[in-house]
Amino acid sequence: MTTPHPDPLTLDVIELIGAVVARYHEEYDRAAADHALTGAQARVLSLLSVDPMPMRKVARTLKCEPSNITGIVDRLELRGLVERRPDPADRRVKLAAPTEEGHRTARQLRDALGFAREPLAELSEEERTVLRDLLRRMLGTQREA
Amino acid sequence: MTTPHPDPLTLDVIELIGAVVARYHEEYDRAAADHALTGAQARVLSLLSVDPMPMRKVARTLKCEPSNITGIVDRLELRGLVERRPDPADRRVKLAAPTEEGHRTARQLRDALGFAREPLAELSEEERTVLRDLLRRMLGTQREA
DNA sequence: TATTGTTATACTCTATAACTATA
DNA sequence: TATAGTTATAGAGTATAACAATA
Repeated sequence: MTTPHPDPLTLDVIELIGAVVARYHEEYDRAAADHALTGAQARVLSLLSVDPMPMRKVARTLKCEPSNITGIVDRLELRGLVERRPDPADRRVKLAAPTEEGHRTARQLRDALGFAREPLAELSEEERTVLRDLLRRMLGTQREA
Repeated sequence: MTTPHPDPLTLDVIELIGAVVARYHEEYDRAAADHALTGAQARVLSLLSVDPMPMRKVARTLKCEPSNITGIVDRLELRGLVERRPDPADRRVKLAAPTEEGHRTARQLRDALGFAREPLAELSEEERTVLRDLLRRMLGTQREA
């Protein structure tokens, strides 16, 4: 099912990816905390700032149970960062969308996410292109469509 | 403090890194769940399987409060995967170390972590070397020593 | 009947503060 | 007095199951 014994080079890369994941989270949580948001709240807000969507779809996108989203959006709504709008096409649906302040916060969050920006500044344009293409091919594996 | 307007190429890479982080977590949590462990429990167990250490050091390494580690190790100990040993040199210290079964579980966890192994199989050895070096340079930024 | 969002429940993770036993 | 680990507490995230409104 899986390759049982990766070579040392692959193990190195796996370890480096683990380090990237750890760094990414540190930076993301710090940026969220600067706005008194939890990581989960920041993730939902950022998602909605790209594209408002029904609660159900938020859960699907974040791969968690719909009941969780209720609470997270509750807290964002209490902070005035998100609002629930009716869906004219289906009265069961509630569309979660950032308020104007929510959009501002999401933008600041994105700008504050220094990760991969400062480190990437170390790389030349050509190197960043190579990195982009390698990551794309890695992620392209096991993808549908 | 930070570069305000990354170029499109950099934005692409940042987005890809976000996708890598998401995929990494999916796989990690799934592998942990297969052993009825939470992500946090699996992380602590994996850390200890590399190197048993005082509770305090676990917290420092995972960048969380020491009081959290008490509960996580409690649950791992209840499952028979980890044990607390006295430190002969300092009677305040408790060394957390995997049991034999804990080591087995940690090994299975590592083997089950398909991420970056299957995707990396798509890349040639030369490409993996390039990827490793680029990631190293990215992470090398902002590192002490 | 099926689906959307919610509520209720239980467990885990998390930080903070206070405690204990050592040093 | 300082440090290691723990406890107590409160808030947040998570999954499960049951529910009301709507389709």
